[in-house]
Amino acid sequence: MKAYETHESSENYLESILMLSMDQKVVRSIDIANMLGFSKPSVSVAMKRLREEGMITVDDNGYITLTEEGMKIAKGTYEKHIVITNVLVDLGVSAYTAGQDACRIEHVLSPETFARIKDYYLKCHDGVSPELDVINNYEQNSH
Amino acid sequence: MKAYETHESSENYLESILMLSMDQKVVRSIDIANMLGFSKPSVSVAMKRLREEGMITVDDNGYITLTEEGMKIAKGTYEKHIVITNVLVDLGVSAYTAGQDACRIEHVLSPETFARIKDYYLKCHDGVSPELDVINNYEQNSH
DNA sequence: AATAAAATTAAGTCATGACTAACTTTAGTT
DNA sequence: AACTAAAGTTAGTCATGACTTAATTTTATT
Repeated sequence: MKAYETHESSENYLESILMLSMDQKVVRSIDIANMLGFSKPSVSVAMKRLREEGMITVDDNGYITLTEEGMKIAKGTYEKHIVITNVLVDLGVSAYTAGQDACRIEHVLSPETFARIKDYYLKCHDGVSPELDVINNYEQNSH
Repeated sequence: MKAYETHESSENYLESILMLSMDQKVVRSIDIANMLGFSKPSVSVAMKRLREEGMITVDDNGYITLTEEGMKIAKGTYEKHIVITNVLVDLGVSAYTAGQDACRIEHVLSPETFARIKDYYLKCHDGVSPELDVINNYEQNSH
């Protein structure tokens, strides 16, 4: 009964990097630490791992960029977050709780299950989702 | 972003005890070990903890009985399992995957979110669910 | 009494994932 | 050039959860 993907925290870090990069020109370790409320060393170590895994690149200024692979995971996680949150809100869950629960659920879903949940979500919204469009159309460095 | 309830494994053990007690006269540690594929010591230690937490009692024969509190949690977890599995199947997820995912999801839902999911499930089935009835009507020692 | 089955204890391993303390590096300021 | 502040890194620690093996003990069965 192991979680579907290992390193839940990596997904969260990547998701955070994506979110930050969507509303700032550059993303540094310290920004992530501030966002998540973690210490600098925690983030530093996490970034080192993500670098080694080829999920991000870090330039001489400490500016973090998602690689293609990292972006894929970040967008995937963020998409799950949005979809699950919205579905739960549609079911009558309060926005706050929906967001909290989505944070946990998003890491334990099989691709198949998420695909079906997404189908349901899109069906309920006539295939229209500005929120997902924002994610899908986003490209880094296009500020 | 901590899981909603600590000791996910405890919930699984309690759920297993309930399932076993529903189709056997008595439940022993070894039955649980066989069911879950864990070693005897793992189960032994887990049972010790559940005993200390007041979730189960163990008689001189090593027969395990859920306390009121333990039964509450076991039924709650099992109910979540059933509801989530069914909802996912309704969404088009294969039975196998639905069951697998339910195992993970059932441990991370807030009460509020589960309540809304259950509402949805019952609504979709006109309030009729033989599977939930079985759980709700079950009493230990009524074999 | 002998054997087999069940349970327990003790000790160890592993994975995740955070923390503090101390240090280095870099950049901006005076 | 020297200082300071901000950012990043290294190394070591801690906590939790949850499983394992090895060895022993207890219990049951014949």
